[in-house]
Amino acid sequence: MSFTKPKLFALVDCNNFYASCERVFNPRLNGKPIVVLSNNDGCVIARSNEAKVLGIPMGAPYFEFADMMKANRVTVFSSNYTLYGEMSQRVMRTLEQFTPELEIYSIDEAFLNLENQIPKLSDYTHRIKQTVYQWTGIPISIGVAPTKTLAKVANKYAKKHVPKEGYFILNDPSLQETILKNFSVEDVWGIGRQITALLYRNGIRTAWELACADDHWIKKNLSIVGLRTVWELRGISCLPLEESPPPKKSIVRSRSFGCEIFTESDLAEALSCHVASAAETLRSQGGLTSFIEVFLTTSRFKDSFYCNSTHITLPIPSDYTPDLITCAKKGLKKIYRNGFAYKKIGVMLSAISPNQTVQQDLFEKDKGRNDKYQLLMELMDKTNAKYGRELLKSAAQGVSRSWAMTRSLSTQHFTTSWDGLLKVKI
DNA sequence: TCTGGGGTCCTAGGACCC
DNA sequence: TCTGGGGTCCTAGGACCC
Repeated sequence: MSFTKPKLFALVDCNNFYASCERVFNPRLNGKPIVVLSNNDGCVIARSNEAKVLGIPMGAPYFEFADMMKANRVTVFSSNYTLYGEMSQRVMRTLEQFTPELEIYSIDEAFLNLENQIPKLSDYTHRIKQTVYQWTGIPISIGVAPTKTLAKVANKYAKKHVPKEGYFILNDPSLQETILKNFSVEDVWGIGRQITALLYRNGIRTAWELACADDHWIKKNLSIVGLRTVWELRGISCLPLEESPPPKKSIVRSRSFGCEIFTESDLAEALSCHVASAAETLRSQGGLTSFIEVFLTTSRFKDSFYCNSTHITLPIPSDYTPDLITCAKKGLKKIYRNGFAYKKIGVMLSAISPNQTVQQDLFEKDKGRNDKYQLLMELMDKTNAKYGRELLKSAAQGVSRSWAMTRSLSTQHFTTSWDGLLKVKI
């Protein structure tokens, strides 16, 4: 066993991220209740604090709460992921000014290594928060602790109990005990609904009781993952900072349709768009896929429910969109049944290998084929990156978009489109 | 009428091999 | 009457995260 410097992580979390993004470009909404909806304006996926106070739950179906929101003058937005993605990059770039040792954990969260900042820790943390707000307009909360799991606890504590400061440092063992004794076990990172129920049945209700649980019992019932959580609660770091994200092992694209879809040709168009998008991600990480899964489903909330999936194994791994589309459409043909009102289709690319190690096809007649196709994909990706998504695309992706999702309440692309630029009257 | 999307990791159990 | 056992690989499914 080696003795190393004590670790120290900060978890930076953007407050009500999507709602905050909308506010940056519409400051009149500060202090007012706002919500952001999922694709197709289905569910509530972000709420400002004022909307939370009104009792609008996370994941609430919009149609159930629409009247209530109207009565309470809640401003409602369709999701605008282009905007949120770009705002996220601004926040992350700001954080990188403080330390390059940073793990982007999700669109609105990052872990920072603060090992070298132990003197004047609270000044430093405060400065991070101030700078991010000043440079991006996004309010954040910061939790600091010797493990990632405790940093998550500290972050939640900051949001709930010291929102004005917006940060909390949980570095002292006796303070950790006090906080964990008052921290519900279901709020611990990695403890979901099922495990909470199991823990409750066994008399474990607080994070402190979980931290004190027997290792063998935890390992047996919660697997090695649960054991890591327990150790992390005790202050022993088991989850390292992952600065460069490992390449994805699977890439999924799926969307609910804006309306019900009946024909195979409409489904094929939507599927082709998903394949093209997934293939673009695949190429961006230098990967090739050899396993394509296609799945489709009707609405779970209706009678005559039908869902099915199938997969195709490619003899030679590929990242070439037209080939992948052809395969996926073959899959669709296998699972399509006439007479259903389809609500969603999706594709998953997996068995991903790096493109340097590609197995050549011994019997391929046109040896230059790969080079030509690679060049074509490069050109397409670069053009689309520069001039907008799907400027260049396969004919299979179609132009009707009868299946496209509805986003009736979306804001403009303030940060990524000239047409979206705010106009200021002086 | 209207109910999100994209990931990871782990385990159990079956198939197969020697 | 007595009919092995350990290892590996794969997959499906379940749990979690945001």
